[in-house]
Amino acid sequence: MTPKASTLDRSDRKGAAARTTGGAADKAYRWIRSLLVNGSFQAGAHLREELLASRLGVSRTPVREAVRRLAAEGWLLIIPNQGAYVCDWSRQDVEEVFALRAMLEGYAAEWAARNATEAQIEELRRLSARATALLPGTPAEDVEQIAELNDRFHKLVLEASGQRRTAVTVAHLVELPITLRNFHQFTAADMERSVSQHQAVVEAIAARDAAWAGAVMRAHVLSGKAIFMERIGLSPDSARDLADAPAADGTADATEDAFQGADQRG
Amino acid sequence: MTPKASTLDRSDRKGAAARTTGGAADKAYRWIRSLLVNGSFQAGAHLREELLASRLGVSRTPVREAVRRLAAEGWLLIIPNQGAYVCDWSRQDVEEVFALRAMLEGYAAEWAARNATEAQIEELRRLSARATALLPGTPAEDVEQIAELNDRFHKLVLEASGQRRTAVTVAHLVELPITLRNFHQFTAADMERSVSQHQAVVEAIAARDAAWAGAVMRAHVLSGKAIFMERIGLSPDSARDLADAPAADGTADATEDAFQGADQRG
DNA sequence: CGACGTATGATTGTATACATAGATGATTCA
DNA sequence: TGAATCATCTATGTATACAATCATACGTCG
Repeated sequence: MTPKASTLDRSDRKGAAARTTGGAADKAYRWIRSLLVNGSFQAGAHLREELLASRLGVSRTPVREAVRRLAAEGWLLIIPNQGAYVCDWSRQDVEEVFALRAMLEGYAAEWAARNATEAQIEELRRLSARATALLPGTPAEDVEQIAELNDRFHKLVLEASGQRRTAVTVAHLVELPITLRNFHQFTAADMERSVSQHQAVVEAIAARDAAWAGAVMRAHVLSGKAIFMERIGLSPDSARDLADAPAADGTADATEDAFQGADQRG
Repeated sequence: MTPKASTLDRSDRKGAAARTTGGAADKAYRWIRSLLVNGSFQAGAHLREELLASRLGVSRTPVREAVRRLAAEGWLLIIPNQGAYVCDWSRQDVEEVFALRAMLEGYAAEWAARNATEAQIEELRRLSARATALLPGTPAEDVEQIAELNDRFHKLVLEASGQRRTAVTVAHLVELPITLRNFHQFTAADMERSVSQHQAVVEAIAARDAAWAGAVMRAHVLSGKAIFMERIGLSPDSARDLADAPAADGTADATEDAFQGADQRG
C-alpha cells in the first residue's frame, strides 16, 4: 500500500504509525514537549541539544529533529548557530491566539453542523456528559480529566467539520503552553460554564444549525480567553522578554532542575 | 546580544540571519521549495534524501532538515520509515485554503485599519499604483512583476496589522502551490479587478474603517478563489490522489527530470 | 492457481566524528 | 582604568558510517 489521503493526517499519521514506542525522534519530541507544557522551562531558557540527548539516552540527531519540530509549532525560537530558546508570550500574542481560535473553531463548528455524522454527534454528547459527571467534586485530579475531555471535544468538532486544513491550523495554535496550562487555572464555576457551553455546541450541531453552532463556539473560546486574561495577570504589556535569562542567573541549573519533574513515559 | 523579540520572527529571523548564503540546510530548503513551487515534482512523487543531497552537493543531514521543515509547512507528507511524498490537493483543500485566507486576511485588514502607520499606508498606495501602471501591457513578463507586487501587498497588510501570529499562520497557508501558481492563470480582466480591489483595500485602511477594510479584503480573496476554481478545472472532486504514482510508471525518471528546471541560485 | 511466508535490496533512522561560528574571558595598549 | 583585540572554548552545523525498517520479489505450501 502506498500513501493515500491527501494532506491532512500528516502529523496524525506520524503519531499513529509510530505509536508510543516509535522512533527516538518521536520520543524526544514528546518528552521535550511535555516539559514545555508543564512549564518546566522558564521562558527564555536555552535548550542544549547534547544535554537533552544525554538525559534521554539518545544521540543529538533525533533531539535536533524534535527541537526543530517544536520550533515550527511555535514553542521554541531557533537562532542560527546559537540554539533553541523557549518562547515567551506577550499579552498581545495571547489575545491574538484566542481571537484566531475563535474564528477558526467557529468556522469548524459551522461545518460540523453540516457534516457531522450521527456517530460523531453521539460521541460529542458522551464527552460532554462525562465532563458534566466529573464537575461536582473536581478534586484536583479530575481537573486533568476534564482538561483531557475538553481537548478531545474540540478535536472532535474539528474532525467532524471535515475541514482538514483548518484542523491542522488550529492544532498549531492550540498546542501552545498558555492554552494547555490554561485549564488548570479554571475555578469550579469556570469549568461549569465551560461544560455547559460544550453542551450548547452539541445541541447546535445536532440541530444542524450552522450559524448557531459557530456563534456558540466562538463565544465559548472567547469566554475562555476572558477567564485566562483575568486569572493570569500577564504583566500589562509584552511582559518580560527573553533578554536576560540565557546564562545570567544560573539558567543552566534551572534547566537541570526541570528534568526532574518530567514524566518519561517513553 | 541575546534573543529578543517574543515569538514572531522565528522564521523571519532565521531567513534573515542566514541571508542567502546561510547554511546548507537553508540552501536545501530554498532549493527544494523552489522545485515544489514551479511544479517540478508531480503530486505524489517520492523525494529521496540521498538523491536530493547529491544533487545539491551536501550530505543527507541538511536535506533531511529541509524536508522536515517543508513537511511542517504542508508541502510534503512524511510517512515514518518510508519517506517524503509531494502532497496532492483536492478541490476541498483548495476551497478551504481560500476560505481560511479570507477569514484571516480579513481579520488582518481590520487591524491594519487601526494600526497601520502613515508610512505603511503610503507604501501600500505605491504598491497598488505600480501594479496599476503595469496593467495595460501585461506582456507575460509583467505578470511575474504583478504577482510579486500582489505578494508584497498582502504581506504588508499583514505586517501593518500588528497581528504577528496571524501573519505567520497566513504565511503557512499562502505558501502553497496553488496559491502561488494561481496568479499565472489570471486573465487581463482578472488582474485589473484584482488591482482595483487592492486600491479599495488601501482606501479603507487609510479611512481607518476596520469593518470596511475587512469586508473588502475578504471579498478580494474570495474573488480570487472564484477565478481559480473556474480556470483550473481541478477534476470534480478530490482529483487523483497519491495512490499509484510512487514507483509504478517511472516516477523516478520524472523526479530526475524535475531537477533540470531548477534555479540553483545557491 | 492463489496465498502466505521469507529473503533481499533499497531507504530511512540514528549514532558518532569532525568543522565552524559565536560567546566568554584574558590580555594588551591607549 | 577602560576599551578593544585576540585566543580559547563551548555549542551548533555538517558529514559519514552503521542499524533498523519497509517494499519488492521470489519461492514454497496449501
